[in-house]
Amino acid sequence: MCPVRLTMPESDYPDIREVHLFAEMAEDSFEALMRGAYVQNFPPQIELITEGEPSDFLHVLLTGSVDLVSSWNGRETSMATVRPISTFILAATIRDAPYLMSARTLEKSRIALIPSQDVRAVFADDHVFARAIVTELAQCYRSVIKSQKDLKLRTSRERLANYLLRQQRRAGGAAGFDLEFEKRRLASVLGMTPENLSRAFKGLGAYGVAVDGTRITIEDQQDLERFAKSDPLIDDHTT
Amino acid sequence: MCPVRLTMPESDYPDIREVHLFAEMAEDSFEALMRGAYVQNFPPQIELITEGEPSDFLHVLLTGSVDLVSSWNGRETSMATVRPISTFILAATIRDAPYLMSARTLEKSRIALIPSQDVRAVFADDHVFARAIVTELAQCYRSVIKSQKDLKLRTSRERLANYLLRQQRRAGGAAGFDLEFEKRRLASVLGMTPENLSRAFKGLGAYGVAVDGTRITIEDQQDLERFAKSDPLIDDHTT
DNA sequence: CGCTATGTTGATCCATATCAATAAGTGTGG
DNA sequence: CCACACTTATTGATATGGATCAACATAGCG
Repeated sequence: MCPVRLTMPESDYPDIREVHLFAEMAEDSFEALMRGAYVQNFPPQIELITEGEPSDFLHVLLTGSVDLVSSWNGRETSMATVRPISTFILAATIRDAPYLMSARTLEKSRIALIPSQDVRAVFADDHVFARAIVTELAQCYRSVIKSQKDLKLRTSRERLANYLLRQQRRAGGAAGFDLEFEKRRLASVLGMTPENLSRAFKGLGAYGVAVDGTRITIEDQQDLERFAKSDPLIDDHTT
Repeated sequence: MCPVRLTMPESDYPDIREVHLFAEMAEDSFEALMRGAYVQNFPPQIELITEGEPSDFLHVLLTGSVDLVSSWNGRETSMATVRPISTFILAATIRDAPYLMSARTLEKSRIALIPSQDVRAVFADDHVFARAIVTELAQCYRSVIKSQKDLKLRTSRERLANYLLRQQRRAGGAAGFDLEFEKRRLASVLGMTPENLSRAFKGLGAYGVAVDGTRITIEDQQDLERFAKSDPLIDDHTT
């Protein structure tokens, strides 16, 4: 039940260094961060953090995947999915404020926990790290704004079409590719019900989208693109 | 037509200093920022910045008000309203990336423009300023997340009820208060049509909300609160 | 004082949610 | 390896929130 807790083995250092946030910082500030850090292995479906609780650690997902969800009045929605290697809940850590989302492992996951106070201390000391944090936060902010535009300006079918095109790119650009997670959660991420997602998929059949389980094939790229009207100011999640 | 452009008069310094972002920084880095800055006066309904364009200046709204809107495929939505004294489009400035939203004056507005490169230069030089930027960005990020939760987890009537309670607080907490902007735009901010907003107001009549033009009176505070189910993790925009 | 933009109301349509039933996987223990 | 339970996906029927269209009222504003 209880996950194993151990101090960070040095073998993990290179992986963590790959994360933008830590890539450029001075070696000794990096090690200062690592000294206080832990690594834990979690089974699937474990609630790592709970909405509303105070934030003590910056989390770095090393392997596995984590779902960020929010709820209100008995309803729940998936806000984002974290994939390795990246950090999550940086903003709460920085502001020393309660989490706005809960985090739950989807698969068996390996996660590094860096005490928030260490992050803040090294931040004050290392310009390069400070700059990296600013860049990261600005990026996160812009990501949510894009997602908000997606929600407010598009119908669910349009959101799905654009999601498929984004996912296709990420998967390498071939006509056929796999959905990265189950439809149930995809529906929640896109802000709709599973039933509605099923129907949206069927509706996109008219534009050459074929679905077989988690396997998607885009039979007429142009037609789907004409329908989706992708916009870098909404769909490009790299800037 | 063309607004008057002048270098920043020193009389504006104290106002700008009031903004969190600039409040704590060293005097000489503050002045370094101000030296390159301009102040402009704009008439109402002027498009200050346009979605998709590169960002060259950090904007500080001194007086007036500014609407941030996004559009796609002929549709448009209001993302936020900026009120004095605060900055906007910080994230785009930091990332040196295109604006995700357009900005349009609502009233006659006085706006300071600080060259983005100066912001980045002073950032590298002044720890305190760097910390302030991080705090500000984290706050902006959390604000959008809250707004996203509001959108995904609540019906339009629930969003309106909670908006009214927030606005009531900001106005001082009395039962009667005024809407801060026209209903047309309020509808857009809340993610609905003007017609639907009208009906949502009528629907809230059952919970003791009386509307007369822009004047709102909450006749039964408890009843509305029971309906609204406000949640600090969505509705408290101070943390 | 009229003009134009904004707000309201009603009728209708459409997108999406909900409820219900079934089918198809997926994993578990015997 | 199969049988069982359990979750997920699909499909249909229906309800409802919200959008759209149209008419009218109203309020600012030149």
